[in-house]
Amino acid sequence: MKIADKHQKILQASIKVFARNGFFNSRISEIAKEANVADGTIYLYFNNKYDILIAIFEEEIGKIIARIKQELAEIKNPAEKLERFALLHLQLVEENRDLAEVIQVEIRQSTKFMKDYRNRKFAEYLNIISQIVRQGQEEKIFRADILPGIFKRAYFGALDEMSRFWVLSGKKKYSVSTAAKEISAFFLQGIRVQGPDTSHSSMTVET
Amino acid sequence: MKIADKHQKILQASIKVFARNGFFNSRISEIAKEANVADGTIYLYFNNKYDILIAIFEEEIGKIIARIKQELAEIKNPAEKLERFALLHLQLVEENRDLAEVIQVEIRQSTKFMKDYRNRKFAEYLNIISQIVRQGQEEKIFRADILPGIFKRAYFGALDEMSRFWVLSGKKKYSVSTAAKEISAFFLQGIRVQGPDTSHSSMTVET
DNA sequence: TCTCAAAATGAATGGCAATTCATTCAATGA
DNA sequence: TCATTGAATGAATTGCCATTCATTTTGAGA
Repeated sequence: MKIADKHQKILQASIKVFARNGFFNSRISEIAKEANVADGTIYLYFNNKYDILIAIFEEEIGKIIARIKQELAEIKNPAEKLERFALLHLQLVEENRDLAEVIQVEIRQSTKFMKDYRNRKFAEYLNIISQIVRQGQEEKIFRADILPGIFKRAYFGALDEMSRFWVLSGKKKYSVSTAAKEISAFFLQGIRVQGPDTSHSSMTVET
Repeated sequence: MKIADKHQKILQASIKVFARNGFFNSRISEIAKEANVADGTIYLYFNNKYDILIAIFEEEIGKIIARIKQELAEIKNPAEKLERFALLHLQLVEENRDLAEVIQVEIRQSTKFMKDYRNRKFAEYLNIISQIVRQGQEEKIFRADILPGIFKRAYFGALDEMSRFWVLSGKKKYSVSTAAKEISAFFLQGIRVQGPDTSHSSMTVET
């Protein structure tokens, strides 16, 4: 087995164990067992327990950002982009439950310790959203008075809370695509009666 | 000093210390010091460290729910209610930074352990939102196809993420009321151009 | 002032688990 | 087959800290 493989094996085992017990309640010995490796071996690949947590974040989030950016590049319309972002975010959570749980719960826990580092990666993720908003504003599709800095957090927060519920409760009342469509619609159209899509309905006389 | 006072004193000290270090990195001895009390005294008022965390949640969230419900009772219009909810939520976070941090980060951390209990209190909080939505739907102010179960999470999530940013970064680029108005507007009106309040604009021919 | 029960104290205990490191294993090539 | 070296092992070490409890302090009533 190559070195990279063992590194990966320990990382995957850690994601599983951290998701199961939480970081502080996880034992190195349990990770070792899960990875079929001796306790000491872990220290050949990572400096300490905390280092594993950082590695999870660093290595896994990078992949996700890359994938989302790539998929969004194929779409032109900003409204569509936002909807697709929601779908991708929720799909990725569903496909990687354990990772999602670690990122949501554990990394958040230690945010204050890894502030600098974490912020950079996380900010990059959030900025995908604000970039879309700005593009929409330039194209006059989104209102000019929207503050992208608030929007990105609100949008991310809405998706994040939805997926947190799934991750923690283990059950989904609504499908991923239903939730994604619904949430993006809240933001795009609002929830008030009568105003769903005026860019088209404005062509219709409603007297 | 009355017994209730000391209980309270220890609780307040714990909120401070947990917010500062995180639950797992907080020492009973540090809480004791912060509360001007001996280590052992804490065990006269709480069964163990974890018990303190639960008490914080139980006792403090109850107050908050009561206060919000009371303030909302004075408002009739559902749209206004939603906006006020956002403002209250963010104000409460601002007024109780340490508590907010503990609830956001630490309690979330241990959600899986206190699932049953926590869910009941937390669900009650979320349901304030879905109740408003249902009221709005009955009054034909909100679209009938909105799913309140998704909306409540999305709305809460948006506010929560905004306040998490404040709590962790320690600085606010936008004022509380700006953020509250902006976020409630996203959900009420959407972000698209032309559709802010079509209940009026639909009377206008825009061809 | 004295008594006594309740409250408070904080040093000592005990258990736990991250990390270390002396030892063993495995693979390579001579 | 043997020697060498890097990888892997897991038992032992070490330090930490929640919790306990024997002792002291406090304060209310007599």
